[in-house]
Amino acid sequence: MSTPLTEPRDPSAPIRNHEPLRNWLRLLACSSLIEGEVRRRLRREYGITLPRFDVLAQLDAAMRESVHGLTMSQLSRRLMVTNGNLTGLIERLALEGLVHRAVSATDRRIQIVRLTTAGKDALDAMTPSHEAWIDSLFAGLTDDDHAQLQLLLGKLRGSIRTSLAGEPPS
Amino acid sequence: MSTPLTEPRDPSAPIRNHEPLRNWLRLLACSSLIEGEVRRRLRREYGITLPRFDVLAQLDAAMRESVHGLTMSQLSRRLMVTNGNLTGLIERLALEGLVHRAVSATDRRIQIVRLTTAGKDALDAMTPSHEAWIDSLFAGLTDDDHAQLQLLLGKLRGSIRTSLAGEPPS
DNA sequence: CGAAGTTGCTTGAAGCCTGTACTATCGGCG
DNA sequence: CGCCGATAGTACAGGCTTCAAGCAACTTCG
Repeated sequence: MSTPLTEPRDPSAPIRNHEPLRNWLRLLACSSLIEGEVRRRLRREYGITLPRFDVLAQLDAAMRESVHGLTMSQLSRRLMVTNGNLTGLIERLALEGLVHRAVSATDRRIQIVRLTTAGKDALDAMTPSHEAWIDSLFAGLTDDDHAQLQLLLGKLRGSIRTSLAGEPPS
Repeated sequence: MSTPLTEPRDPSAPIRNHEPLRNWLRLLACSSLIEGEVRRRLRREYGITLPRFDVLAQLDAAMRESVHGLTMSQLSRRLMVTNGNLTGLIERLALEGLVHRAVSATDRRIQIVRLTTAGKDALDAMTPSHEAWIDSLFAGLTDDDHAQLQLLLGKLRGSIRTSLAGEPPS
């Protein structure tokens, strides 16, 4: 009942530490569960997809930082998706009237994306529920847990960035 | 420089604890970074997509548990994707000869999916690199960090499951 | 047995996402 | 000015993903 059957271990091999892989799988599981649930609820209760909600939320977050509109590239960096993806996403959001696109006055390559009033209203209507869902999913964690988790995830993010900076053969 | 400008807070409102939302965003960021990097490397170094790799890995993991082949439903549960998704995925993998499908002898609705020899070989060729990538991305974490992270993620998973079990209006 | 419900899987429409190739624009420099 | 490299974004092909609807096989129970 200890560990499941596997190949006999070469006793001369270094003992591998499997915690990184295991924690990655645990992380992924939590992430998938939460993301799936939020996606389902956004669709069922507000008829919007998660990626579209994310765009609105990022535009709103930018506004709170007194950044009045984001470029496509800034948005794609914040959302961690590719530029090509964003093009279609913004197009659909613009079609729904939730978002407004305009060419920059100083650089005609740049598209500046802003929330419309309708977009802001839609987001404001969804935000409280969204946060309540997250709170509910995390309800089993104490404040201490949250503090620890914050530290660990911060450390992990740093580790990832370091690793990515180390070998970016691009 | 404390917190960014925002609306004036209603002093009579309860002070909201934003840690769940913040930790969710941190978790998602780490998850996306790792997943994206693994996806890129699998494509560039082995010409395979991440979902296909995941299928192979799950089939192999099942084999290690002496489960000889998985049904579509078992696979989709393990991979946390929908059944409909898996149908196409398995079809493509079968076309590449990495996977074998057969109707169950006792229940003709059931498809039993197994790794082919080619699939097992392909997986074995990729697994060490894959694990090395993960190790590298997690290199900044100590054994203690891993132990803490394991506990917290376990607790989080429990919290999520509890929350989902509470309100499954389906 | 046979109708009714359940389970396992597939189909099809819509949308998301990546990677690659491409166009348009900008800035610098001779 | 006019070329050149860099930057911002788009176009497209391929593939992943979900959801809703549907089909087929099984099970239950009168």
